[in-house]
Amino acid sequence: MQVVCSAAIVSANIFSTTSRDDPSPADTEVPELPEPTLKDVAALAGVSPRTVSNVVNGYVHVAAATRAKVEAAIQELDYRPNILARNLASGRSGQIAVVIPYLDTPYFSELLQAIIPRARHRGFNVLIDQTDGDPAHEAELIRRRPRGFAYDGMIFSPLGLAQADLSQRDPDLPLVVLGERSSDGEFDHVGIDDVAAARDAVDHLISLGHRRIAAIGDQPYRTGEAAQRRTAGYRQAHEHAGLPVDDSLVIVTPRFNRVDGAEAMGHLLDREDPPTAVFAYSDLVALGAIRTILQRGLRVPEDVAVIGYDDIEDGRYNTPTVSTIAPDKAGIAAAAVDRLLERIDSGNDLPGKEIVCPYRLVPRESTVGPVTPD
Amino acid sequence: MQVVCSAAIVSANIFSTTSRDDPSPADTEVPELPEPTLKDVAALAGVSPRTVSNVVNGYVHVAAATRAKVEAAIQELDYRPNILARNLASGRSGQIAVVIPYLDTPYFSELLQAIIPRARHRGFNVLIDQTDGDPAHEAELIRRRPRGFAYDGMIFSPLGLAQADLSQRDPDLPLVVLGERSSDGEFDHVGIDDVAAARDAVDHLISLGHRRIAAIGDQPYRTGEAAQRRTAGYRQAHEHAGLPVDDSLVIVTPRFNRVDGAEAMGHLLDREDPPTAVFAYSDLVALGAIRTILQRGLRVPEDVAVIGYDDIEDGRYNTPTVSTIAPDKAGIAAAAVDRLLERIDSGNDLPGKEIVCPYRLVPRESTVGPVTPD
DNA sequence: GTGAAAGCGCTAACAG
DNA sequence: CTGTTAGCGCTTTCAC
Repeated sequence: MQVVCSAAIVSANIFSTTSRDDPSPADTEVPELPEPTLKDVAALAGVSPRTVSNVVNGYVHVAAATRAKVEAAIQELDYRPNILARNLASGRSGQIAVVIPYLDTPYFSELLQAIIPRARHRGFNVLIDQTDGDPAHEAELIRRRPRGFAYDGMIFSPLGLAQADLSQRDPDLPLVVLGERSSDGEFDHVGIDDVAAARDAVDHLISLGHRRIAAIGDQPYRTGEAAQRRTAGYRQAHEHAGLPVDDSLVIVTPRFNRVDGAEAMGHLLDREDPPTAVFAYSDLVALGAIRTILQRGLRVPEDVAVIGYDDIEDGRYNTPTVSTIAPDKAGIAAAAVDRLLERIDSGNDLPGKEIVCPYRLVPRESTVGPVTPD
Repeated sequence: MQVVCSAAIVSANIFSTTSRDDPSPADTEVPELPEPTLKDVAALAGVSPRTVSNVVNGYVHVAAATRAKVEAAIQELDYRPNILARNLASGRSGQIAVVIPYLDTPYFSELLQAIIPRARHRGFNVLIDQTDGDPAHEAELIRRRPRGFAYDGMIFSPLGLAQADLSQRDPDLPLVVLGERSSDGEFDHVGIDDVAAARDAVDHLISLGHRRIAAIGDQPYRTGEAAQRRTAGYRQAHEHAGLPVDDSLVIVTPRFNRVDGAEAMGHLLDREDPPTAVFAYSDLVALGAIRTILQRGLRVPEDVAVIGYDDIEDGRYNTPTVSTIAPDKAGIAAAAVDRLLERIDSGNDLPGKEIVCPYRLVPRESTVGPVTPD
């Protein structure tokens, strides 16, 4: 419950802009010397522009003496190639777009943290585009390159779009889609085996003795494919253990965030026969659910055990720490970047490929309780 | 305490790459028609390239009839300008860099979420660079434009660099620095009044009756300017209330994260005379501190009250919710972007400007306790 | 208000 | 292995 700040306590500065005009003492109009060009370097080194280009781009077949001369000239002029010119000439921007629903959702920001260095190491810069899961925005992004943005390929994490909608894409856009493939497609997919992971999560709860296990996060509509795979795993675990599935324990939520988790948990606890354990489809949902459980004066995991999905940092520092399915984010990032660059290099002339990355089940306090240090 | 997954529970897929070769039935070698150019449009519309350019760029002085002809031609050819060519010709990339220490730190990701749409609305794309607070990396970024990256200006949130180090920058780089100015500089600053905000936070604790108030997050070395401003505010609040400052209650931490908060709080609670309230220099520090307090079986705020800084989403959903200083992130983002674009447009020929944005004190459960709904 | 033409600085055939 | 040369597709002075 948030207290809206009352006038007495609030201290709000007026948006003031104080311009201290730093009367720059050395206001000498510098001759504005132009940046040296490749041609300048060539002239100084006494070689052709072509050779300078070769040196700059690290071509192998350059005589050592020539290379030395050119490098000396580059040093002397403090030459740096003009990327804008290179881009035009080569027809490449050296940038890839990463399209995700939410930048501030920990799972995505953690994934980004892995993608960016990987791409950069390969000489590519990353453009980030946040869609808010808006289907129109997502569709627009893959249908044609939006005006004003330059990128050579895209890593795309769809939320508002179903897999089927992806067929409407610009066929010339090198594309790698995050998340498991749930229908046929002609591009690359990178993800973990959601069904197996969900099954493992629920198996874990069952192995702890739980028999009434709720699932929070189902999305039984066409864009809810990722959620549906988790639900499938939930059912498989029950089947495998010979337990019946109580469909009323499978809770639908519009999103995978804290609020949804908190509300859904509230409804579950209002029942006459609340579950003893919960499989949340994301760690944020799990955190929301845990908050509700604690607010009701119940304990986690003694009264209700909770397991999440994603292994975000928040879950590792929560009280209690949150058990979870931990996808190999670094592996996913590496696979996605590498495949996309491969695709770009090939002129986008590659068959669709399915890349399945590892995951781990990580039991923490929210299912097994506090661990006493040895 | 995290249980490292034991072999029995872990389910780790081998990194398998199953290539389903989608034998694309329609493997018809498309004639690979080249993208239409501005020249093509001009030819079709019967005008000069110049005129097409004028239309595309929304120039005012184009006869209505001409414009209509050109637009029809654009439609017909499905023409989109080649950004790479435009960039070279105009000497602009249409991109700005935003350099922050950590992408997954909620404060920065929330700020980014505000910066990106603002920049995009103005026709600029945002490149994100994460420095991990590495001084060498930060220095390199402002010293000269790194090879391979194209941007017209930079919004920079320094962490490893002191304000004084910023003078070493490339004077031709349009630069807006986030955070309050603490020494003289010749570029723009955008931030809130940290000293006043910190003072307000501590005033709030004092007004609740607290007399022994700890501060967690001081950084008494040259790059810790932001922390030092908070400490100054902490002292001012004490002075103002006629309270003595116990220097041993001002805790130094290397960073502003959960772990540091948790550890510092541990030390404070180990004392014979623990504080009854804590001013944490970030919400993450506050969250870490709260976790430690709860783990010791103490209550927040009854035994120890905690107030943070930044107003991140995690604090709004924590148990208890975290009182905080809420900077106007949207205002900061807007001011930074607008000023940077102004600077770019002016050819970087503008005096340094100090922009101070508003903030609010937001009391929540961690200081005033649960609020009973009416 | 519109046309003509000269680059922007680099890459990449094509020679040699 | 290196020089020559023609663009990449757009913007932008300069005239008319």
